[in-house]
Amino acid sequence: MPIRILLADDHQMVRQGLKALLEQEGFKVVGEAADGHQATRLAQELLPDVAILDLAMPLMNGIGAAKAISQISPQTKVVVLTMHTEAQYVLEALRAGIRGYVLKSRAAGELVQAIREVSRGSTFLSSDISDTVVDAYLNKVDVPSDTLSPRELQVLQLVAEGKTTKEVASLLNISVKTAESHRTRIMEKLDIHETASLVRYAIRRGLVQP
Amino acid sequence: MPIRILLADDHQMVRQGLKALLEQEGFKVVGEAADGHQATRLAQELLPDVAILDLAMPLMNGIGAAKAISQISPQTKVVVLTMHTEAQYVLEALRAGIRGYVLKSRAAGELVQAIREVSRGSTFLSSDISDTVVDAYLNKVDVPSDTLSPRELQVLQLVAEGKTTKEVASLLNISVKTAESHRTRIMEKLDIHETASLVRYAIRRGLVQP
DNA sequence: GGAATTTTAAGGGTTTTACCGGATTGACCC
DNA sequence: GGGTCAATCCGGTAAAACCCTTAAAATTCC
Repeated sequence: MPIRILLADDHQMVRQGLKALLEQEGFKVVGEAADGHQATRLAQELLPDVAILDLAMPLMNGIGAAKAISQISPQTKVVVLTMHTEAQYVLEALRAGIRGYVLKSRAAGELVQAIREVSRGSTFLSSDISDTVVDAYLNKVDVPSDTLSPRELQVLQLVAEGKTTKEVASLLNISVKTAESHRTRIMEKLDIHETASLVRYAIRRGLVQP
Repeated sequence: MPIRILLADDHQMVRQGLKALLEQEGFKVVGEAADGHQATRLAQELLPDVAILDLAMPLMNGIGAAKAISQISPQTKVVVLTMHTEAQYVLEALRAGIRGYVLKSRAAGELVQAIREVSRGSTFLSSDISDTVVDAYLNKVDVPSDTLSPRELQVLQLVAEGKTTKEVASLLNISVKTAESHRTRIMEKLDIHETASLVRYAIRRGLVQP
């Protein structure tokens, strides 16, 4: 029985390409998602063996999706697929329970290898990445752990993407006032007082792309 | 004889995926490049029928590469493949002599269609993109990448730093209404409609640090 | 089981943005 | 000397952002 895969990346064309490559290798891509929400929903529905998540996705990023998926489908192993090599991203991803971290700049073979490793219970990190992790561990690089709650991170991402409070509310199925509350608390916690600074913060945290 | 293609994208994995898709369609990918320089060199050497260029590449971006390739291999038709829908990218690309503009967020079929169109001398733009172009043409918004005036750049920077319009006005010794006018004009030129996107743009342009 | 935190929600207020107009001045170009 | 454009200024309106306070569920934590 082939390994069943959920593929999430916000660019359909990239997804199609990866799908073609993975199916050549005998994997079965059972679902595709363009954002973190969709990925989470599909993971719940399909219970795939492996979920491949891009980090930079709209609505909910890969980290958020990884956390959600680990909750609702614990048997699904998550592999992050990204362009980012920075320690901050890697460590955050590891804390979110991912089992593999693969760079888009590498050959597709690395992704294939990662899928095989994680689906038999092991882990896989692109080589530069393992260095980063060891380094961070040795130097006890304490990643600025976000005092922001998951929900707050979610709201922050949407705000930084340029969504209005009203849009945030409807995307998260909460009232406008609640969305406002989150926004207010975020600003309070971060001691930030304008959208612009909020956006820059979100970019530094890797929640959105510049 | 199959259409000969040069494929440039800084992520090897994405290239491999696209290559697989294109070869399924009967195209021949004769070369791959990870940056604009390499793409230019390979275009000179291989004289491909079509060059597919990502916009965001290190060393030399897609626009630079498109210009260079048009010079050294005029018979090569250039197709830009990117995630950016903003008017300024599109118009800059068109001025650089590209024949196709395809969004990564679309189905691979659009790329295939684009390749077919440009290689028989026509052009291809993803549908949203054609709207942008028509719009720009109708409004004579002749927007080169940096058509922001010095003053506008100044205002943009301050806004991206988190200054309110009132603060911008007092810092520049102009009236609030004037500062507002500048802001409005900037958004118009860039086809941007929220502060958040403005901030991200300013960061991409290097006007402010994240 | 109780405390703490998170998430949800609301009322009522001020300030700022976004978008719609229009108008004047000066510089530069052909 | 007329055209174009940058920079300045102004008025109005509707929407959104921002600020403060309060508070009930739901959670997670100890």
